[in-house]
Amino acid sequence: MDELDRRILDILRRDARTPNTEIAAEVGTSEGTVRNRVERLVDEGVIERFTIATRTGNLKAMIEVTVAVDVDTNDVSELMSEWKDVDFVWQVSGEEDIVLVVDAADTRAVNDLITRAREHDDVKSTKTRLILDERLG
Amino acid sequence: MDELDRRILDILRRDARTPNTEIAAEVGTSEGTVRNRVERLVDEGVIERFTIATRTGNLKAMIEVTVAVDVDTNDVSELMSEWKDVDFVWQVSGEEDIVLVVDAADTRAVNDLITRAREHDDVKSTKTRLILDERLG
DNA sequence: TTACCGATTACGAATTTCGTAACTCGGCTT
DNA sequence: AAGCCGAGTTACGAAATTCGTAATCGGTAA
Repeated sequence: MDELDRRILDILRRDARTPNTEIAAEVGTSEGTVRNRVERLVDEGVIERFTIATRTGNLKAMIEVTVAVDVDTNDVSELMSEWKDVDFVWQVSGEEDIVLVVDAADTRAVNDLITRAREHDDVKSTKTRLILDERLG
Repeated sequence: MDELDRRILDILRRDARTPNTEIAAEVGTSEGTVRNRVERLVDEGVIERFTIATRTGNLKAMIEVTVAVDVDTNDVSELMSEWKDVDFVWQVSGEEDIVLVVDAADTRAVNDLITRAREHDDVKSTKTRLILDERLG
């Protein structure tokens, strides 16, 4: 995992369809090298998979969740990641413990998720932020 | 957004490098049709981007940014989205105005980003949270 | 120096993507 | 009904990309 790997990953994260030839030109190496390295990164599991980010709903939001101190946040995260419309579940440092990133059809669907989180016994509080605009890096 | 679109999306979610020809064979249509539909889905914004899911020793973090009231957050977001290691820039409701989601090599790279944000004239304050664990929904 | 090994490069072949024109098939008009 | 339109689909040659593989390079140990 050197600087070249990181530059390749950076390009692929922005657009995973970028041809090896174009990546090679951008980072100053050959197509074969890019190909070898990407293959190695996949083998090593650094690249988990090539995928697409979709926006099927109209509304994205972050739901920040605080859980009781004696609770295993892994279990709660696991559970919440199964909920509909949930894109990511992050365990974070800071005031709150878990952040849900959700992509829902409307405010009602977001509210359902908040309600469901609040109804969970281990959840102490939630704080929701609507994502008003998203820009890709 | 019909059943064919959804099947194509499912395949791409699983492996975004699947050739159109292979998708076409799997869903029982032609390469051109898959190409047209994927292009349309991208245009419509249903497919936000082609990307990679990485499972690295990398450090992910949220950097929450508050900007001065008289500042156009669009401009600031635009600028920050160009910074290296920045995955998303969200304009959000709530106490802070902008959230950067970053995926950097180490704490130093994260710190560089925080520093850069704080050095920006329009930025009033920042609050950083490390993402300790990420789960896909 | 020499041998060796992994990484890189080079290059022709196979595959995929791309541009575009023809075709199909409802729905609509006359 | 006949004719027409338009979106979606299909067909196909050309361009671009990926792939397989062999040669080359660069560093290192003996």
